[in-house]
Amino acid sequence: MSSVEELSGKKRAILVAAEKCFAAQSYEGVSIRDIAHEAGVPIALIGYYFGAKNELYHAIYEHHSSYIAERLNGLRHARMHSAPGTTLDAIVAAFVLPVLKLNEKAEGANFSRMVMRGVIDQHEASERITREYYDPMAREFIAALHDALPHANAESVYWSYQFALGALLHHVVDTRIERLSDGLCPARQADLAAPFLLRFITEGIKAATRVG
Amino acid sequence: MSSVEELSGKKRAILVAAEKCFAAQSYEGVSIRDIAHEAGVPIALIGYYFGAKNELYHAIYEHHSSYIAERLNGLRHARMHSAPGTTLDAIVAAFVLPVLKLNEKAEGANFSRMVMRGVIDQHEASERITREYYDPMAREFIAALHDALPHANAESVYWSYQFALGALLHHVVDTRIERLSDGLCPARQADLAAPFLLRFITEGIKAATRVG
DNA sequence: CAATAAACTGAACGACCGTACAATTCGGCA
DNA sequence: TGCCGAATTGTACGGTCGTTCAGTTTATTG
Repeated sequence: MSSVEELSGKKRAILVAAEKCFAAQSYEGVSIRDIAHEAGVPIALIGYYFGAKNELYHAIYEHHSSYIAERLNGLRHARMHSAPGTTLDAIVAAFVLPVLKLNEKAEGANFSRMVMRGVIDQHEASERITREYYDPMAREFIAALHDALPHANAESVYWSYQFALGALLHHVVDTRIERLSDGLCPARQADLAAPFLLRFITEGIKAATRVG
Repeated sequence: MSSVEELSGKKRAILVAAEKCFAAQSYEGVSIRDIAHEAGVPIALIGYYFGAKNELYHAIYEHHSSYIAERLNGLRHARMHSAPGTTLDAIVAAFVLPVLKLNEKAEGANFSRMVMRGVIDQHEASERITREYYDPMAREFIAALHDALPHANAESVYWSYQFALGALLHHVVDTRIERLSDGLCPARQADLAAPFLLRFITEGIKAATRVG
């Protein structure tokens, strides 16, 4: 018997293939047959392991839920155990760096794309997933910002969070910059973009929370 | 006869309905029948006016192309005719404000969602549209940033552009902030979010271009 | 070895998809 | 009024979709 973590070969192949397909195209644009072909398994095996299509989709999020929890813990750690005066930097780093690191692996980049789709799509299904998995992290990050910036009014903190998330998510998802910069800015190398993104977000937040 | 701009009632209804549908769900997730139902016209009328499904999709971009051209002109104007020392602010304003203004109307918000999908989807079709309509604007904006920040190295300018676009696009597309802030931050009121977003992006760019 | 459960598979079902087309209605002009 | 092209529509075609299920193979245990 394999646990939830150690999936049998074919079951894992299906999950990875589904991730790849759902990252490249929309939920409706991907067919069970596409996934089966990508995974090299017969069509019916997908239903056998995961049930309906939307259950397979949900299973991908479940497969990454431990990573999400880790990220939340890192955020809490940064919030409490950072040297005074560097709390904001620590919070932003805890928010940004795990995502960049995950994005270096193809599997992580695929998942980021799926998350982005979840934000855009106005299904009940997509919204429910986003609410379930990401609202808690959003609230935690916003609360941390509030603490780190006690002089800022609430409105500016909420906006700052949204802008920061946008910069991060878009960076992870949009690879056009590699083309636009003629290869100068490789989209998938975390250590190259990280210092720029950290500075951008940190100073952006400081400036925005100075407005209100 | 009606010009391209003044569409007959039913043809315009189809275009608006298609925009709404393609904003809420993915290209493949929207059926011709959905659009026909939303527009209140028989199914076959869509093919009569617009041809194949992907031609209808393309027609929506064409319908907004004049707005895109206007935005590019505003960017050029800001680049050349701004008071010394305020060039960066003028550029960012020309990049951000037209989008926020368009987003106030439901039709504009729908279109923004479609643009976001185009960025994510890895179709040849989606990429071609993004390349055709938005790459020119991206290059112009990046060039403008280069001029306004002569001391910055090229790498940091490209990254800054990507982060700025991310903050803007995400703000326009993600309405979760309204829920997370318990209504304190209404997602669709340009004048409320604008000052925060302008400061966030401007200072973010300044900070990021100071890194390299 | 036999037997029983788990893993796996091919084929087929009904539903829905985009599209095409013949038939019909409409609006202006002779 | 009659006519003609544009506008409009109901219908049906071939194809793909997600899902099901009976049947086969494989692994495990007594």
